[in-house]
Amino acid sequence: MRIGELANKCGVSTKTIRYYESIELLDAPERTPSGYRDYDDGAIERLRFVRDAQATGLTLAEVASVLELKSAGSGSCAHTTALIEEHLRSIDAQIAQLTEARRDLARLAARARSLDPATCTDANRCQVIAAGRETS
Amino acid sequence: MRIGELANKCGVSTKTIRYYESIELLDAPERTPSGYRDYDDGAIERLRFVRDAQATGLTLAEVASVLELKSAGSGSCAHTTALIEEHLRSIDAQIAQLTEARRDLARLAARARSLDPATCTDANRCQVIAAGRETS
DNA sequence: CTCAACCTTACAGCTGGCAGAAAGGTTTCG
DNA sequence: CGAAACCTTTCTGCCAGCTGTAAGGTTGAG
Repeated sequence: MRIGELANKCGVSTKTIRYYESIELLDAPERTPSGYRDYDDGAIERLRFVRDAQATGLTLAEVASVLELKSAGSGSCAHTTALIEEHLRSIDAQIAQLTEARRDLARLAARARSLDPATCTDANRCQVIAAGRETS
Repeated sequence: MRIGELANKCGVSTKTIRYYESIELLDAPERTPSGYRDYDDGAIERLRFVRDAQATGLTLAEVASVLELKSAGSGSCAHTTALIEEHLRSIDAQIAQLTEARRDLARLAARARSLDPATCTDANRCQVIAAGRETS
């Protein structure tokens, strides 16, 4: 199977596949006599694994570390599980941060609606922003 | 005032100030005879505005668009308000997306804990990830 | 035989927000 | 007068995850 077919089957671009190979996320496949990449069916599994793992929010580096350990034979789901739980904490942190930003911003928006735009004339001092600074 | 003093007063690096000037977020200041940037007090206000606006989560490009409109004379807080509200929606979308990812990931983590690592032997098919795919 | 569709490599560029370093000129304090 | 601290410009690199482009070679159908 050539790269285009693999790409279609997995819903990625050929560029993405070459990129994954370049960062050693996918093994370099056999080549045809003319130099084309020639994949076997295992490549479909592996590429889908990568996309699924990525879809759960793991970075490509994290996916690579899972695959590396697994191919070394020492891998178990424990490593994957640890990564997932770490990522879970990371997501919680991101949500908390966004929620906080959202709260600040909502307060700002509420104040903005209550201000008279006509009184906002100084190019360097917008009441909306300044108000946010004072109340923070 | 030279660049270092301005940087100190606003809590940014001199690099950041030059960067802001390069992307036209700050006006190019006067120069001393020897070529040093020479800022007036208005620059402090403006730079602080930029940092405050950025702290609310606006990108530098958004901050620039607010400043541009304001300096054109047509600016009012309405533009800032619109940006803030748009950004608020963007944050909501991000939170929703993260929450969804978190839910998927948590389900995955729960299943991972219930699996026997010893049964996970195929390098290209991790039960944890595969389980996530099947249940999604 | 021709033409399109496919494939190859390698390099550049994109987002955002700077930081690091080179190689020099200026100012200020003691 | 000398050293330290400041300043200048320009170029490069960083994070992730690709995408675009150039300049060619290969394959398969009509």
